[in-house]
Amino acid sequence: MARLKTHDEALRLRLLHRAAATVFDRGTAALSLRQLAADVKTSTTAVYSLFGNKAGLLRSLYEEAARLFVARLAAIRPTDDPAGDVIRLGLVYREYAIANPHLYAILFSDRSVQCPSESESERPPEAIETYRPLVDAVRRGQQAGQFSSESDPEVIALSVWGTAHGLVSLVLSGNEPPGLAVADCYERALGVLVAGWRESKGKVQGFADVP
Amino acid sequence: MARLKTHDEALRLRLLHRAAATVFDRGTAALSLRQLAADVKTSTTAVYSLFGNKAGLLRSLYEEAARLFVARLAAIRPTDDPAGDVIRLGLVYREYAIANPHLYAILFSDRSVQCPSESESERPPEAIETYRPLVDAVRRGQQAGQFSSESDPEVIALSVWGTAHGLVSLVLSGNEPPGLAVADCYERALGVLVAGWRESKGKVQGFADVP
DNA sequence: AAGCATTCGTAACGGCGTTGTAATATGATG
DNA sequence: CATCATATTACAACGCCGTTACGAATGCTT
Repeated sequence: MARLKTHDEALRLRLLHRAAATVFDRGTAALSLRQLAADVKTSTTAVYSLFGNKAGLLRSLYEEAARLFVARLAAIRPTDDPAGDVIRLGLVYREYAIANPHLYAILFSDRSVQCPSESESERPPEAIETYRPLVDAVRRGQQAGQFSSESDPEVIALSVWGTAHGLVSLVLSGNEPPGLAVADCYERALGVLVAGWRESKGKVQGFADVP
Repeated sequence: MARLKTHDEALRLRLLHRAAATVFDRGTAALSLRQLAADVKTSTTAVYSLFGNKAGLLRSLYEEAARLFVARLAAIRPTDDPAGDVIRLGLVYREYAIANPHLYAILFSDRSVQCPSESESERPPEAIETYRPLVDAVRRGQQAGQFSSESDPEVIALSVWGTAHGLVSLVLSGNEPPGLAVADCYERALGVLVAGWRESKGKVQGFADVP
């Protein structure tokens, strides 16, 4: 009927692998479809038949990055000390992000910045999966009496995720205060949060009147 | 000596104002030097004689964004309740960031992503100034006995900054967990942190053996 | 008035993502 | 086996982009 396909799954994987190598190593700005096609010794058409466009390729890279990150966190097996698990998850979270800054960037940078054409009605973000293990640990911690059971476990986990993501992002964006041991601060901040969520914490009162 | 200059300070301000309008409104990806020059009815040469290149223009926009953000935080006058000041700073921080997402993005997104040519040996980041008021409030809080004096005030402030920046960034990047009141979580996380730093918090022990 | 140093606008360069199109390679058909 | 039909690919062109080379415009000096 027609010529045999060379734009097949194998080529898709080769393109994806090569693109991941450059993006995870040098960032999305260093990725060019023409260069990528040349590297894999095919034409730019391949990218369009296999990924739609550059946004589609980046979306696949995003999914790959999410897979890797989630897998790394899933390697932290739950223990009988859930509060400790939360801290350990945070430390590994930071360690992996710092070790793979561009992988972390494609997961958490504003995607409208990376690729303006990408609409907001895209498939839901998978980076949020990196926060599921935290929720599980907090939930187990509540059952073990290590966290207040009056607070939504997702709220507790989100506060930890926010702190982790924030301190990691500040370092990665070059905004860490000079002369400060951010790693220590990171661990202590997590410790304060985990300890603070032991007792029930209602909504803080008296700060409604913001000037 | 030569023809009179039209690439003067006035034109510089007009370019800067116009560029700020588009970038703060639609992001750096929406900024084109050619379009910008056309809008201000000059040539692209003007940008190069006044800002060097696009990175220089973005650098000036960065400084402008930092100025605006710092000014907004400086409007929070210290009270005799420094711990409350910390919370208030955090709330205004979030409010302003959410209201001006692209302004916040140019301040805190990885600048090597925004403009690859920009070397890392550029002028030091000014976004860190947004964290100075926090340090001051914490320092006053320590003198008032609201925070442990055994911890570096910069460490306490950084933990708060990290939490604020992290939760704000998660929302701006579209990674907020669905069905969760992130604003409440934000306020409660800050409350837990501020309360947690009351007592001296040493380095958390026993988590060194990360699997 | 002529010369000249300086400044600016235009056009060109290389590269990008994307798309239209023509060549190609195959299975089906006679 | 030769031809056709068609799915599939490679290539070139389009319209952008940031950047730069260069000639034109300008006003002071002689």
